[in-house]
Amino acid sequence: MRMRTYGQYCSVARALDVLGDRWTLLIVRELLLRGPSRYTDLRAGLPGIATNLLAERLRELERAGVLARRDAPPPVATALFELTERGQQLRSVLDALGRWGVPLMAEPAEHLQFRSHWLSYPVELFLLDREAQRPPETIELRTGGEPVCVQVAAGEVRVLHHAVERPHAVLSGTPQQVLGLLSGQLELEHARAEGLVYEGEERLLARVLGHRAPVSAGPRREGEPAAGDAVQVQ
Amino acid sequence: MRMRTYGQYCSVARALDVLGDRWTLLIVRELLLRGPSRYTDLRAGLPGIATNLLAERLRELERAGVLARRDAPPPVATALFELTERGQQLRSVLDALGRWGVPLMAEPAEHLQFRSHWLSYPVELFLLDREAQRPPETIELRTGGEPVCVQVAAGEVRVLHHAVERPHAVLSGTPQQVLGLLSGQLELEHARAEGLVYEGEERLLARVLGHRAPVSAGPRREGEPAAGDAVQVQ
DNA sequence: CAGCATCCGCTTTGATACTG
DNA sequence: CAGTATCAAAGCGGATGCTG
Repeated sequence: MRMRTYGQYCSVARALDVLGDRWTLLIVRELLLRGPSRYTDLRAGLPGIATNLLAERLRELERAGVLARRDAPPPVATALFELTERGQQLRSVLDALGRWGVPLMAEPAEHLQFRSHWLSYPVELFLLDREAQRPPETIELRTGGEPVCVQVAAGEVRVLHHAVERPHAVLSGTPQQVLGLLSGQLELEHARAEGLVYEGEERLLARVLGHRAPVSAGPRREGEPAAGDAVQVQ
Repeated sequence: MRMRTYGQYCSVARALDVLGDRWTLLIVRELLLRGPSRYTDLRAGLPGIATNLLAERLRELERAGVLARRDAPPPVATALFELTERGQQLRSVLDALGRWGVPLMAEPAEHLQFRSHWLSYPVELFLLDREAQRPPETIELRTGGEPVCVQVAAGEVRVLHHAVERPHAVLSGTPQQVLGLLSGQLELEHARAEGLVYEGEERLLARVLGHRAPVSAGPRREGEPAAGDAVQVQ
């Protein structure tokens, strides 16, 4: 049970010594998106992982100070896994990876697993509230599994992992259609022709669809290419 | 030779399908730090990699559009590997990983390999030119292997992977001492007591040592802890 | 020498079955 | 629910050999 290391005195290599094993960063993704979670909920959000691997990774991440095991309050009394402060700081890593991966989402997705809470990534990265003075509004996203809800309020966009009473709009379609629309790669007219259904005021969609940042690039740096590059999908 | 995938329709998972194999992100690190490189130079910057793995990873990254193979101009006429635009966009991922890994650099480093060009990460992440109106100046860093040179000019800090004629100052010590000083975790007085040698005006050091950002955290986000947290080193 | 390919023993992963 | 245990298959690390 020795820990495998690259053996390099470099901060990237040291970070990968902790995070580079298979499944590890996806476990962090789950904890970032869902907050403190039970073992079984983690498994549900990580289709394909072997249970022994999940257990081992959780042990390693606990040892590394990335997450902590906590006993849930009395009524449930089951163990919860949650990120430590150090673990929360991995958000910037996951954000960067998630941005870089968006162009890959244009590939065919038929044989891929999907969980609707994964939509939090594109949504919170690409949507913004362009009319902060308006009252709060919500859009329900239906992509096949559990619905999630985009909450727009006071300049902030958040994703709730459950339905709300009376959403102001409902967006239904395949994950690819919903993601294409929300990331700005697909126009509403075009998406509708493909079968996506949007029920609600178009104004509300315009409120959040800011075309805030180019989909294919990370944070801007001098010397890097401008927006609008061809999206390469291998 | 099938490609292994997580099988998840999530942009983080898709990114890791391309980047998640062992050594892959370190190869990208080398290409980001050194620019177009020969196979042999990549090997030298990746101590510990098996040569067949390097060849295989290069092939995979080429297929994924992250890097390209190019023939060097006539005099040398050897193959060069260089990042594509898509590959350059991984800088934000590597930056985030490198920042997150900095606290891990406080661990004992005796048995770790070191290459001085790896210092580019901490240096370009943590130093800044606080006196942009002053003429350009250079600091040579000597950590045992090849020296590298910090160039401060017109508000920018760059690292050159070779010596320069007459540096304005020279900083010599173990990688840990030099990194500790430059990242703001170690004060000059204290570092000197440990054996670090700085020859040059202290003013020049103050020009770049901005304590620009807290070492242990990534880009600030609301709800995240403030600077100055205890640095946890497992 | 640069740039790989092949072979082999070991480790990690994946799938499934089982347990308190 | 929250994991262990078991075992086959794939991946990795190290050594060595081949080719222009």
